Amino acid sequence: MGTPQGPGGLPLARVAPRPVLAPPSPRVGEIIAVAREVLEKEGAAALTMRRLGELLGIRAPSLYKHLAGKSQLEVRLVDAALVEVGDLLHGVVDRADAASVLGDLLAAYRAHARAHPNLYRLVTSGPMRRDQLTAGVEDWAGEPFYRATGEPYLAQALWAAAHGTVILELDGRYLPGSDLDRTWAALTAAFSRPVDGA
Amino acid sequence: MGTPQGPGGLPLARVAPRPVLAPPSPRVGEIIAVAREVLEKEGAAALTMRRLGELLGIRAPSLYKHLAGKSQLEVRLVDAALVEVGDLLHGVVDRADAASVLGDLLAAYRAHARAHPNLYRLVTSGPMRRDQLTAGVEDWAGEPFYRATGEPYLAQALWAAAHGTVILELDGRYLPGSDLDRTWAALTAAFSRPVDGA
DNA sequence: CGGATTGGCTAACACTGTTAGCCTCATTTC
DNA sequence: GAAATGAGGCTAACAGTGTTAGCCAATCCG
Repeated sequence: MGTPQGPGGLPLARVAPRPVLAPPSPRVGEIIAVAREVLEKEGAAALTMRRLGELLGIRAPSLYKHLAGKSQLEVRLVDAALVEVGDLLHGVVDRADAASVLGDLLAAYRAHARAHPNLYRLVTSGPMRRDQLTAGVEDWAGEPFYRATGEPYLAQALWAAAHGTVILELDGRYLPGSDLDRTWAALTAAFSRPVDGA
Repeated sequence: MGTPQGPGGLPLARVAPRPVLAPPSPRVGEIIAVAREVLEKEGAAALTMRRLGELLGIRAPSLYKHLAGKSQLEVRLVDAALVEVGDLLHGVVDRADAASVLGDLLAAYRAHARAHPNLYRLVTSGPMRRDQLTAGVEDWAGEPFYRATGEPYLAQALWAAAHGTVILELDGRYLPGSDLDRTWAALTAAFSRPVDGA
């Protein structure tokens, strides 16, 4: 009974297809893997071309034999991260029922961001170069919010609210001493009752 | 009238005092003013020490006779911006009544961020150096959300949701063709009915 | 008058992403 | 087998960043 879809009964079924990323060459795959490790373990400031070269045993300029530049490397990381988070959230929605789907989704979103804070920041901060992203990857990552709400703009608002709540948490922007579980509970409650205005 | 506070009737009265920023020396005030202009009109990437010096008629190293560094300059900008947005939002709440306060607050927050996107990003992105900020400035800027909701954690969730919704708008992260007025309407609606769970 | 302080300057350092040009080695092609 | 080609490394260098050190003129104050 994974995904019931009774009249008005969420969660909805999947619609967006899971995107397939263009498989990188072995060396490029290696570079991306190292880049992700550096980003996650050492932070965004450590993600430099020279640091990557160091870990790969080559000099920074040699990286340009494989990649057009640092921004392209970042796009690859974002691409993969969006597919991953989409997989995670779709799985959560698959396993949830109407009563708990919204809370489960928000909890999973928060947990994922806290487990990969630097990757999360890379994915969500700054303007997005859509043309460089693999097609459909944003739809894939965002659809779980639609499946959980049943209305596109409510889904967008929920995603945005979740993002705001978690990015402020990652950056330590709440007043010291705040019990963030209660903040998340308040957010969940706000979106948990039927909303007419759309 | 201005701020009724009947039992359960929002908006609440002000509590946090309006912070007073330490007045900078004339030259420092000039630097801050130029910095803000560069940031707002030319973007964060143009906010460099050399660019500031250029506009002030001096060389970059001379700026260090007045400021400890770029990050301190940024803190000054954030300080002033937080007081400003606090003034704005408190004024909105002052003028609103219980029925419309939430919508008015969110609309004002959104409008202000869109009018000063680069300043908004500076204020809200990255970790905050609380020790450098003027005391009480965060409380001042955040209190309108408490006045509009009457519950601290709901206020935090509302602020976080507003931030998420507007920062994604500024960075153009919504799917192309989205009617963001509807997204904001959905957000407003979600927070507009009484919430028990806290 | 004589220090002391203020506020400018140049030179330089360490770091960033990135380009140009060279060279070696493996592979493919005649 | 020889020759050409391309992949993938290298060093040197450039323009840009924040920042420090050290020098120097002017101004202020006792």
